[in-house]
Amino acid sequence: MAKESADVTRQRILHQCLPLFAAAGFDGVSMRQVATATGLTTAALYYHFPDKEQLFLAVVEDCFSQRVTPLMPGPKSPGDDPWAHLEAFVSAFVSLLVRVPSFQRLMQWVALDRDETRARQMTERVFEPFFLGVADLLPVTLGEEERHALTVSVMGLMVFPFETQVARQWLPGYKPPSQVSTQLVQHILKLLKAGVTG
Amino acid sequence: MAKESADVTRQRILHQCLPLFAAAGFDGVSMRQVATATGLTTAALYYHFPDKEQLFLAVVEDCFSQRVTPLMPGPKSPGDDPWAHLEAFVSAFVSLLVRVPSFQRLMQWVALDRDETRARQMTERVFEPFFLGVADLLPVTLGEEERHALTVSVMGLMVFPFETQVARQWLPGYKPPSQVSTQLVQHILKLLKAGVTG
DNA sequence: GTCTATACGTGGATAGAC
DNA sequence: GTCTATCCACGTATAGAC
Repeated sequence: MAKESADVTRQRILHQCLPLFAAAGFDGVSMRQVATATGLTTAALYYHFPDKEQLFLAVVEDCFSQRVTPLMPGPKSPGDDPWAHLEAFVSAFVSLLVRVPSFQRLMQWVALDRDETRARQMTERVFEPFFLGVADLLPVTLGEEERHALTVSVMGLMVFPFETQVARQWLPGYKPPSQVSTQLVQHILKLLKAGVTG
Repeated sequence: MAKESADVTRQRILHQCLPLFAAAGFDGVSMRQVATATGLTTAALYYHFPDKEQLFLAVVEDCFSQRVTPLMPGPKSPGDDPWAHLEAFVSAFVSLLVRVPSFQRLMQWVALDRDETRARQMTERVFEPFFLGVADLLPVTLGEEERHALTVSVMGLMVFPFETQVARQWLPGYKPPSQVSTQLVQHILKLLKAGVTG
């Protein structure tokens, strides 16, 4: 491996160890595994990142900002169909969860992290803009707490089917979300528009 | 510590290390920590459980079966309000998530486990009866796949607000689920009955 | 049943050569 | 920038006494 610029190597490390952390989480991946996956030694890794935690945070932040930011919809215009923006976003986000399983798994790991500092950092840099973007897609008439609750519900309806794939695979009526993503989007929108009874 | 029967000690271990595994997951807890928490030595732990994995599985299974089984509602009668059973169950389950945070966190950790054997075991012994019980609460007219999708949605609406507590705590409109559990239940039921526009 | 003592691997991290 | 070599703490797990 010829020497390459620090920036390039750093980015390469980030991309190549993403699947590892997505699969096994922070505690489940060793620096030696990361080294093997990137074709470097642990010593070289420590040249690019001060410690394992900073490496992990960099991986998460890189993945989130690259994937989520481009998804956020533009501002609403007054004349628009109030549902059109929401449907477009739900569709795009579900599509992301299907296309990039590592992203979805990483979200799950991050949600379990109870460290105050890391949680705050993650919220500010990636979760907050995402959350507020979704909240903006909802009807303007909602109060603050109602809007918050509904935002959580919309996110849960999109994410939870992916989080529970492994556990559901032997249950009646199961199809992998990747194979029924269109139906999933329609299911969510029907529920939001009119509830169970349609 | 006087000697006690193996059964009693075993049960005590299960209860005392539940909060540890709930907080940090399988990889985040060492046998030495479990030993400290239970007032035993690691050697004594290995007298009661063959290895760490079996200990963890026993903790999960004990917690789930103790908490979830008593929650499952009885069979529906023809004359009942179709929503009453569902509301009672949602209310009881949300109440469980509030009362026993360890249970909720353990669910999250288990959902991330990708080991086929463990996943299959967990599904058969605890998740399947739960899932089918929720599915039974839904309208009889639904097709199999539609029923499955809706079951996932109902579970997601209940669980996701708890899973995302840490990340949401600084966002506008946030109140801890434990302080707004009644509103959460009403929010979920309103959504299921009639969608966003109520 | 529980202890003390310990084997032995693997973890994160660093020093210093090139 | 990347390597080889290494330190040392901590992980799981066991042997054998009581």
